Amino acid sequence: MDIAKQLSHIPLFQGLEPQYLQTLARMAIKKFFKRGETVFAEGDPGTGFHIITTGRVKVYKTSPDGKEQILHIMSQGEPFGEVPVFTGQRFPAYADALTDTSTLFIPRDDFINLIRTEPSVALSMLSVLSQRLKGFTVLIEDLSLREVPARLAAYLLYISERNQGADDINLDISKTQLAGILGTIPETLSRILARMTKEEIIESDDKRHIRICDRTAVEELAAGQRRLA
Amino acid sequence: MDIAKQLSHIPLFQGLEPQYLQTLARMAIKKFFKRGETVFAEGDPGTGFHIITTGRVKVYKTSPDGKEQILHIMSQGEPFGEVPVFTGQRFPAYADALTDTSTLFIPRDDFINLIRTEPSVALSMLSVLSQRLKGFTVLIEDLSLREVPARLAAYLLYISERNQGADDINLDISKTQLAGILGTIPETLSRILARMTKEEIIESDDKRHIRICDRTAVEELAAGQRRLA
DNA sequence: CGTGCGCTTGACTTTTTTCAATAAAGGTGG
DNA sequence: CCACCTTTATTGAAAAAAGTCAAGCGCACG
Repeated sequence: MDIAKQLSHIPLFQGLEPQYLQTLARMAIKKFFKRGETVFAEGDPGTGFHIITTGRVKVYKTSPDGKEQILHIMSQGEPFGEVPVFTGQRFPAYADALTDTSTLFIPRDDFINLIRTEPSVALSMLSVLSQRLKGFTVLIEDLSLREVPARLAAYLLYISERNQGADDINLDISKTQLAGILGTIPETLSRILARMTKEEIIESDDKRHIRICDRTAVEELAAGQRRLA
Repeated sequence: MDIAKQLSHIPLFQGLEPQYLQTLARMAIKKFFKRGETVFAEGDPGTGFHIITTGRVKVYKTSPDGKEQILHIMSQGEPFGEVPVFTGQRFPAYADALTDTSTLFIPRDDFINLIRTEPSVALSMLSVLSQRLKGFTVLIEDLSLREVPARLAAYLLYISERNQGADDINLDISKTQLAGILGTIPETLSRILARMTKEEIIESDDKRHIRICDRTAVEELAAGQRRLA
């Protein structure tokens, strides 16, 4: 069956026996969201979670005056919105589709029943949540203990690493959204990019492309051992 | 058996059948840490997690220049250090005993085996981790989107609520540690407490005691609808 | 071909931190 | 019980980091 096949490629369900994939496939509900559409809002009750089949979703918080802190950008194969499944409470953040997005929606009760019969699913989910906790500790550390240039530098290295250490970095998000990830605003990000460019640490010609020119300098910035003029 | 009885009072294991409590009791190892002692350091490999039987532990990150961001302060009955159990990676933060502390240490492999045979333990742990994720989203929101006075006000309300809405608040931590929780430094916290006192929103006479005088003002501060002069 | 959104830059303000000095509190050992 | 010493808290003045407001540019999209 089509859905079962899709599910079999999802890391969360790696190694799951075919019979359980079938069970999951029967409980999954296909959903579709247009670019910019809300998947869920903070405070909504959560009756299940989503797994992205195509597209991208940003999970974020906002302040009254409109500043945005992005918590995650989720891509194909990634689950999101699981927290209320296990707490029984409401969504702690917003989620919007960044592009046209298809998801499989797994209803809460069905999923919990699956866990009861198949503990390996529980272990996978525990791993996912633990990874996410680890990710949040890094974000908290960034926001609290490091300045924006260091956060940006660390982000560039992270993206570079994800691309086998390439110097050319393709942010596949707008700089406004990058600011939202780094916990700052577009103006500040723009200024810091300009300073890094002037010091020949990076080149930032094109809109969504940055090139690392002086990797050592970027690493020192990320480690807080160097500061911009 | 003594340990099984202790375990039966821990929220994580509520409703667990006696036979599994016995299993847990057999795998648990009693540990003791003196005030100020390190329980684990960031980067240490994690071979299991702790449950506090007596005492308190702070889990935190530090910056090269010594600033500290507290992630949690854990008390009796609370588990901590579980992330590496499920990610297989290293501890993402430090943990120090704030007071003399006894814990039960649950080895990773034993616990994972228990989960395989008893999924309700998995569901409890999923709930704990989800709660913690939710808590982190609040901290991230605070650090990124709110100023220190708003964070402090929200913290006071949170503690007050935890004490049945009492106006008298007993921080049972030092103000330096409170600053670490709020993501600031003692000087800044001290100044903000002084400003709030001058505006008669709180009284902050004693060392670890704060009294809410004008609850409405505190609520408005927390909501960002009011600012200090 | 315009309109709008994303991005940049400048000038200014606010918030927070840094550095330094002092005061008060708490625990320890004589 | 007191003196001492370390830790904790407070306050001032100055600096730095980041945010606000406003203006302008350019590219994309309708």
